[in-house]
Amino acid sequence: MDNKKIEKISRALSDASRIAILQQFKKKKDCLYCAEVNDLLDLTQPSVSHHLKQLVDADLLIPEKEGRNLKYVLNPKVLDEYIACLTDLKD
Amino acid sequence: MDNKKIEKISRALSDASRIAILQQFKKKKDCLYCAEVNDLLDLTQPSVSHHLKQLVDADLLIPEKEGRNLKYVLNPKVLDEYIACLTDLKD
DNA sequence: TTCATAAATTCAAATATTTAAATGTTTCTA
DNA sequence: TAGAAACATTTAAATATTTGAATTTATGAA
Repeated sequence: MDNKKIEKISRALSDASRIAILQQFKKKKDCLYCAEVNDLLDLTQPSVSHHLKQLVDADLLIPEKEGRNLKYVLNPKVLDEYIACLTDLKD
Repeated sequence: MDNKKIEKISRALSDASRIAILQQFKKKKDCLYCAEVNDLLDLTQPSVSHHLKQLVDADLLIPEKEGRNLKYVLNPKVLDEYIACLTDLKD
């Protein structure tokens, strides 16, 4: 994982709303629908869409179309790679 | 570690210069002087000072005064706590 | 086909971040 | 004590991010 990628993931994680979104996955087991995020957090729909996009762009979430709905699943692989880079920083 | 702290650390890590600074610790073994950062990276002195401040504010670096110089050491404890939070996100 | 719903995009305003120049503070040394 | 060196702070400009309102696109249902 190169520095650009580390930077992008870190930035994706550097916002209270996005951290809250990721934490919802623990409660909802694996996947989350766009509309659910809307209900669970006090954010407008465009704002949710914007935050989800950043998480997807950082590859932390994988979007899956389900007809009219959009389901997101967590990408543990990228999270693991990111964690490995951070671990590596500690000598 | 609360969400505010996760946000702060993530933000500290979301900049190319600051990632580069942290990576210098691997080469320099444990500690780094302010002036060294200045030489190693192509940044002005106020810019280095600003970036180091953010890393210190996030507790990723611990500053230690040595007379006229300022020595920074990596704080592996906070990094570990941060990593633990990220690991926890993966269910 | 038409309407309703889910989500993305566009746009503008508010706010935050990055950067360097100028200046200030602290501490070592002559 | 005076000057120099190391680092911090202030300020301003450029840029990026966040947010919501309005609009658009895409899909499912009647």
